[in-house]
Amino acid sequence: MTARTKVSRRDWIEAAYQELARAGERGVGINALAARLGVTKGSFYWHFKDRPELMAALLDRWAHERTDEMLELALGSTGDPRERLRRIQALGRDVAPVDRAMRLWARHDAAAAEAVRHADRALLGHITACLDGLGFAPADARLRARLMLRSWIGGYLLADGDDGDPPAGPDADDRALEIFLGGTP
Amino acid sequence: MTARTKVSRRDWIEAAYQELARAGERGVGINALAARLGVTKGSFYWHFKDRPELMAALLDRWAHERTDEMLELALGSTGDPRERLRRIQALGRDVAPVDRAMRLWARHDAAAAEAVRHADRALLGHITACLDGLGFAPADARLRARLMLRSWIGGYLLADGDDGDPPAGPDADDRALEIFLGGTP
DNA sequence: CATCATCCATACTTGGGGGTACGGTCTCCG
DNA sequence: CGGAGACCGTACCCCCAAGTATGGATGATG
Repeated sequence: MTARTKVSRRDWIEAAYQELARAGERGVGINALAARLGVTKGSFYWHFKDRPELMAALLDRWAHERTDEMLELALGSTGDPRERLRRIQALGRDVAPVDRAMRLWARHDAAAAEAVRHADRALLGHITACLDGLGFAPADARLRARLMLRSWIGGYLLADGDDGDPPAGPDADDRALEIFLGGTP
Repeated sequence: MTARTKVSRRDWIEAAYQELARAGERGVGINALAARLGVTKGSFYWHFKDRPELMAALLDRWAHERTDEMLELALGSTGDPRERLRRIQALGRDVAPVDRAMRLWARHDAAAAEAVRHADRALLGHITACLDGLGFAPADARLRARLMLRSWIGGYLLADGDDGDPPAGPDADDRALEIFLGGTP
């Protein structure tokens, strides 16, 4: 199924990255990854000094992915703030698993915390810029941006499937966005 | 300092509860708790069959505490929806550590997940009722309530101390509440 | 006083995951 | 053909936390 030749360092990082997104930081185990890759620990300790080196590589990989996504956001074809916000929401849905894992990891790891802080600053900057473009006062825009991000992150820890209404609306995000923009859809 | 006589089952639960709030579910260790209580594991395995029994007791303790808080909210002296929402916010700040630990725990434990679901249903009901009282349409009230709760939970995983503005406002919660209520403070 | 139940200390075993030592097998290149 | 280095399997050690076995200390009770 996978590479027939050899297991590269990049393969290890990729597999670990998927496990990080699936089961969190503590879910990244050498033995488990080795079994998943069809090798043993001997392979791991050839490519890496120890587990911390792997985790550091995961941090790098995540930071780069985030940077790319940020650039994609910044260079987005549209200039309409509302549409940009919608794209940020959509992007957030895709990266939810890794993002959640990173934030949980950041709660007991200084390096991860710094990486998340850095990424959040950039993301908050993007959102705030969109709100500025929609005419909100700077302070108000910052607060609203923060609320939007928090609401989005809160979805990670809130079981979403047990309100009262069965539909739950596929366009609930759009309605939520309008609420944050001051409207009453 | 504490009880000089003997360490009761309730003492174990209380100490474990504090550790749960401080370091999460995996932070609840028998040895650590024993040292903290000034005894050894022999005491633990006298009061409890095994660790899962302790964790189940913690679930019960949390559920009861939540129920009490809910009742206090329901029987609150004021009938003003805005004030009630403010009290929910304030209460949330106090229980943040345990709440966060419970939600993280619920991500890999069915029983904890069920307990959190149950509590969230009740809390969402309270918030929705307040919004109903403020004149929001039922569907809108539910969505706003959910957004408020998510935003509140999101604070658990968002490092809050690195925006651009130094003040960060002590009354940021009030301003946030007004935003969720459709105003533009 | 003798006895029984309560409560806990001591010492042990067990399982899992990180880490290490070393030997083996490829492939490439001279 | 024959090393040399890349890559990995095997077996092992270490540490930690859960769990167990058993005996000692204490207090109430007849």
